[in-house]
Amino acid sequence: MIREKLEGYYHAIFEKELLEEIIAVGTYRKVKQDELLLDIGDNFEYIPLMLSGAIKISRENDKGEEIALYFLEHGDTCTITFVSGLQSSKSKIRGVAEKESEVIFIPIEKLEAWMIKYKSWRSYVIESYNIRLNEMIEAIDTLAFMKMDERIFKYLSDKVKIMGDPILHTTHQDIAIDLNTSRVVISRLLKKLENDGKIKLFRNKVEVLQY
DNA sequence: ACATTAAGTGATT
DNA sequence: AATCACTTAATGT
Repeated sequence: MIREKLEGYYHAIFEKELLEEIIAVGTYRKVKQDELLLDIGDNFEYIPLMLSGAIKISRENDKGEEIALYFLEHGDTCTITFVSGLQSSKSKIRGVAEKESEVIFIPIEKLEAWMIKYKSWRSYVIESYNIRLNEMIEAIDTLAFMKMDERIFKYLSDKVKIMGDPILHTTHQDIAIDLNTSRVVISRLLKKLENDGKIKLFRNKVEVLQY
C-alpha cells in the first residue's frame, strides 16, 4: 500500500533502503477535511509526509484567538514537529486538514537514527526546515507589513492555489478567524474586492476571478 | 411559518 | 480596523 504511494516524488529523493524503512514503519492514512491532526499542547508522536491534499498550520494565543500561518502540501513535512519532537516538548501549533489529504505518518523515534544513516533524509529534513522557516518569514511579513485588504486578497489567492479551485466554499466568519479579525471587517473588504471585479460573492461561497 | 445562520451597512470610536 | 446595532437574505425544521 505505502510502496505504491511513495513512487514518484519520494522515490526520486530517498535512497532505496530508506524507502524500505519508511514502508516498514510508516502508516498510510487518508484524512478527512477538517480533521484535527495535531493540537496545541499535544505531544509529538508522528511526523507527517504529505502525499496529497493540504494541512493548515495555525497558532493560537491564550485568549483562544487563532491565526493561520501556512499550509503543508504534497512533498512537505513538518520539520518543526521533528526538531521539537527530539526534545519531547509539546506542540505550539495546530494542524487541521484543509481538504481530504493523504499522509504517511512516521513514528518520531525513527527519525534521529535516519539522520545519521541516510544522507537523503538529512538533506530532506534540512531542506524542509529551510522551507518552513521561509514560510514563517512570509507569514510574519504578511502580518506586519500588509494591510487587511491585501492580506485578504493574499489569503484568497493562496487558498485557491491550494484547493485547486477558484470557488472557495467558506464563510466570511471562517476567513475572519483565519486572519484573526472580525467578520464585519471581512464582509466590507470582500465587498470592495467584488466591486473591483476581483471576486464574486455568494452565500457560503467566494469565487476568485483574479489570483 | 418560524428560527437560525450568513451577509450587508451606517454610525461611532 | 474594531465594535455596536440593526437590516436583509438564505436556509433549515
